[in-house]
Order: sequence, then structure tokens, then C-alpha cells
Amino acid sequence: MKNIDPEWNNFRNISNGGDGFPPDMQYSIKFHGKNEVIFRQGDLCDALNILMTGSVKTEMITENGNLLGIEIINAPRPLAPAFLFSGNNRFPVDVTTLEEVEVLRIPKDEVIRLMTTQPDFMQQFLTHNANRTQFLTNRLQLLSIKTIKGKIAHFLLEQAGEQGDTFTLNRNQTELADFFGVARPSLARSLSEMIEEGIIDVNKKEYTILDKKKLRELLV
Amino acid sequence: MKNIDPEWNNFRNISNGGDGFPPDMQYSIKFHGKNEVIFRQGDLCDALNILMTGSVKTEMITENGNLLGIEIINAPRPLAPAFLFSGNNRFPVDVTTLEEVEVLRIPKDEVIRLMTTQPDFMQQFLTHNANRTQFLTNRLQLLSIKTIKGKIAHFLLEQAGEQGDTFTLNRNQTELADFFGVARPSLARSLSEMIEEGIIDVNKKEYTILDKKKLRELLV
DNA sequence: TTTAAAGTGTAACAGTTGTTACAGCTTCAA
DNA sequence: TTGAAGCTGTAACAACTGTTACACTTTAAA
Repeated sequence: MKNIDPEWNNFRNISNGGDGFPPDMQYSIKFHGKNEVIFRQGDLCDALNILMTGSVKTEMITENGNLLGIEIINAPRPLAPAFLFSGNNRFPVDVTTLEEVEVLRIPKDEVIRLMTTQPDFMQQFLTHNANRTQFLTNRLQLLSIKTIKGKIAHFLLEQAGEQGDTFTLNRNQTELADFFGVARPSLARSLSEMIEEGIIDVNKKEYTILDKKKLRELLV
Repeated sequence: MKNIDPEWNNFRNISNGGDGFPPDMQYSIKFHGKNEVIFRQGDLCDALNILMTGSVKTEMITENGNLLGIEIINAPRPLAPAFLFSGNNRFPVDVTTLEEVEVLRIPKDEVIRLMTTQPDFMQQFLTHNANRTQFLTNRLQLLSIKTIKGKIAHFLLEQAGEQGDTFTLNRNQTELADFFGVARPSLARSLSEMIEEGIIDVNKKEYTILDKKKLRELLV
């Protein structure tokens, strides 16, 4: 799976003292073996944990956007950074290693100090959390729509906003069904009906919006 | 509606120069009349906008947790602060005033400066966004469960974790149905069946978990 | 080119949820 | 006490989605 968090890619360098990072930074590094549960649901989250090498899995929504499956997280990426400052600062899920991993741990107080002294660090932290929030918001909007046609409409209108009324998706029908959290034949049926009604047209992965007005009516 | 963001309650004082806030803070205040659309979906979000007085509505998920209805936001609260630092920093929804409002606007650069110079400001900002993320995560988990019994199980097990196996909810059945995003009679039917099966017991707003094992099996 | 694997279109049927309606029960105020 | 309004339990039916199965097409590898 490709890394969707480029803002953390150079973190390793930073933590090694490069890029003007303070040499007095307080941190610790923990190593874990394969198939270890390194965080449990409900564990206190009092430090910023960054997966430096290896990969772990959780049972949250995946980065693909797929529904409540197993999420694979590859280094380098922070683990649940948003929960460090939340009121109920506990891990929402179990985190299990898939191989040998290296986890950088920066205590909360130290994170606060770094934020105030290292603008780059702060920006990375903020941007990562902001992107995560945006991702969650989009998913939530999509899931809030109950009918399959409504989900399709929401998704296609979003795409149409970024591109024209004809665009190519990088998902096949099966992946799209997973993304929507519906069964594949059900999605196919809904698509067929929408084509039948002259609302859209589909050629393989190329989608064309024919009637934007009717598409919007499906959002309700 | 009660304010769920106490961390922003004293912001007015801070912005007035109290609490050691720098007198050179760059900001502007805008006033808007009733029923004005002050932000549109897709608008660039290049400043931290804080609703100082009045109330607005958006079409996001409500603070009650209810589904994709109209959210009423009362002052004082920031408007979509998470999007300030996100990659696609655009408003996800329209924001419409319900009465005369006062909006404090702090440019992004100034926010960054404040974050580095004012630890209190930074903590408030981080905590607010963290709580929002946690809220969204919980909602997403709940929505990812497709069956009504599954939602009930998830919700009750969460409650049971905080409290004992018998607890009192502050929602009636109608509100609970809204929270789950299902029809009220459907919820009642599912609850009846779960009582019939000896999994739970319900007396008005008091819920008792009788068979935690069976409850967990419903999560799949 | 051939062949296996993956992806797509479709249908019948089962299962769950939504809609609508109504009766009984609570609560709260006049 | 007595309404009136809101809340809850329930039922019949409609609507939608999931499941399973299979034929067909496309893709990619041998």
C-alpha cells in the first residue's frame, strides 16, 4: 500500500538530529517482535508514538477508505496522533505488529515543547491531523447517505467537482463496492438502473454524468 | 443546545488582550446579518474563523451525533478549524447565519505564530481538534456497523466500559434512533428481539447487559 | 495463441429495514 | 383530576439490499 502521509516521510532524518532538531529531545525507542499487541484498546495515550520501521495492523477504517476492515499501517507514520490531546486520550483500537517494528516514543510534554520550538515539527503534526480529519469527514458524509444510488451520486458529484463531467476512476467495480460498504452485485444493479434512467453513463472505469440535476436529487 | 467545547469558552477574554495575549495579534472581526451564507462549500479556508457571538447552521453531522441533519453551532466556537492545515483546505459545507453574528478571523500565518508563542492557545487548538477527531472516529465506527442490533451492541458495550453493566442513558428511544440513523420502530423491534433473546433488559432509559458474550457476537 | 484468473452483468430469492398506522402508557400542566 | 402531548410497543406491508449462482467478457500470464 502506498504511503499517503508524505509529510512524515522525512521524520526519520529529523529525529536523528538533522534539520536543526534539538539534540536534547527526549524520546525513547522500543522494538517489538512479530505478532505482538503493542497497544490495546483503552490504553492510555500519553505520548506521540511513531512507527519508524515495519508495519502494524488495526481494525479501523482503512486508508483506502474501505470499511472497517483491517488497516495495515506502514512506517513511517504516527500511530493515533490525534488522541494525544483529546479529552479521553485512549487508544480506540488494538494495534498488532505484522513484523519486527521500531516505535519512537515522544512524551506528551516533550511534544508540546517541540511544537513551540520547532515550527516544522508543528506544521507536520497539524497537517497530518488535519488531513486525517478531512478524510474522516468525507467518509462520514458518504456513510451517512443510506441508499446506494445516493452514495454513487455523492461520490460522482465530488469527482465531477475536481474534474469534468467525464472522468476515469482508479477503482474497479468490486473496489468501489468495498469503498461504499455495499455488496458488489447491489452496486452493479444500482449503476444499471442509473444508466437506464439516463443519469449517468459508464464505460469500464470511465464515468460520465449526463443529468447532474437528477443526480443531486438522489442525495436526499 | 449545550456547548460541548469548553476549551474555547474563555477565548473571548484572550482575544481582548487578557491573559497575556500579545497586543500585536493580527486579526479582523466581521459582522454578518441574519440568514447570510458566510462560507460556501469549496471556499478557501486560509484563516482561523471563530464564531464569537450568535449562531450558524451547517449541514454536517450534529454535535448530538445525529445523522447528517442541520448542525446548529453556537458561539463561542471555531468554524472548521481542522481544515486550516489540511491539504485540500476548503470548506466542506455551506455555513449560514441564523441571527446576527460576529466572526473573529485570524490569518493562517498568524495562527502559526500564535501557536509557537502562546502555549495556551496551542493547547486549546490541539485539544479541540483532537476531540473532534475522536468524535468523528466513534461515529464512523458506529456507522460502519450495518445491522441495527450491531449498532446497539457497539453502543451498549461502549457504555458498559465506562459504567457498570447497568446504566441509564440520557436519550429516549426516539433520540437513540436518530443517533443510530435508523427508524424508530425498527430500533424498537430490534430492542424487543434482543430482550426476547435474553441478551439485554430495558426499563425506560435504564439498560442492563445480561449476556455480554452474545452482545459481542452481534458486532460482526 | 491459449488458458486461467479476474472483473462484470444479471437473476431469483432471502433478509433486514423503512413506512405507516394505531393503541396503550407517561408526564406534565391547567 | 383531566386533557394533551409525547413516548413506546406492535403489526402489516413496501422497499431496498444482500446472497448466491452462473454466464459472459476482459486481462494478463504462460
